[in-house]
Amino acid sequence: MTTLERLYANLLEAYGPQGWWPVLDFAGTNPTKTGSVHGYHPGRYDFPRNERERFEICVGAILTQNTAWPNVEQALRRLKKAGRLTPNELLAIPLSELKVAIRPSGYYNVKAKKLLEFTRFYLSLHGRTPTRAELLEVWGVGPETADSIRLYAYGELEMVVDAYTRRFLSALRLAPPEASLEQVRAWCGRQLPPSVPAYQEFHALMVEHGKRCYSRKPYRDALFGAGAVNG
DNA sequence: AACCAGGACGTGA
DNA sequence: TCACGTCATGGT
Repeated sequence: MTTLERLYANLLEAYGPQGWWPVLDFAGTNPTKTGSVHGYHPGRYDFPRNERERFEICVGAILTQNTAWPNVEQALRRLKKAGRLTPNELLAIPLSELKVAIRPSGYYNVKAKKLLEFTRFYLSLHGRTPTRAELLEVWGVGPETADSIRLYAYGELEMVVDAYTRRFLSALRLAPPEASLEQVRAWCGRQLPPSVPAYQEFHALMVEHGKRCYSRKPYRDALFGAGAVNG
C-alpha cells in the first residue's frame, strides 16, 4: 500500500464519501459538506446517468474555474430554468442573455465564450468520448477542466489534480514544492490503483480537505494533514 | 469588510 | 518555460 493510498483511506474515513460530481435535481444530500448540500450522491459512482447530466457536468466544470461551487450552482439553476442546459439550447441563446444567466458564477464574459466554444466541440463529437489532448485544444479548457470532464462526465480513468492537491502534497513533503501540476498529476496516477470510483473520490476528498485546511494565506491546520497520513 | 474560490489565457521576459 | 496581470460574483 502506497503512502497516497493510506492518505486516501484516512481522508475517506475522516470525511466520508463526497458524492462527486454534484448534479441538479438529485434528491440526495451529503450532510458532512459545509457548502451547498444539493446534488451530491455519496457512495454512488453511476453518474452521469444520461446525456443531459453528462453535459451539465461539463458546463459545471467550466463554470467552476476559480469559483466557489454555490455560485456555479446558482448559474446552473438559472440556465436550467431558462431551458438552456442542453447543447442545442445553449447555442441558441443570444450572447447577452447567456451572460446574464451565468452571471452568479463570475467571469461571465470569458465563461460565456468558453461555454460556446466547448458546446460546439461537444456536438462535434456525436457522442464519442473525447481524448485528453482533444479537450486541451478547446479554448477555455485547461488541464484540470479537461481531466474533470474526462473523469466525471465520461467516467474515464483520468487523474485530477488541483492547487489544493499540490499544496497539500508539498506540505507533506510527498512532492517537492517546485513540482508542476503535471508532475504531481503523473505521480498521483502512479500511486493509486487504476479505479475510476477511487479517482473520483480521491479528487473530491482532496478538495474537501483543501477547503478545510489548505485555504490560501495561513494554512489553518496543516498538522491535521500530517496526522491523516500517520493515522 | 477584506479575502478568496474545485483555472485558464495573454503577455512579456 | 515561467511569472504575472486579468477576469467578477457571492459567501464568510
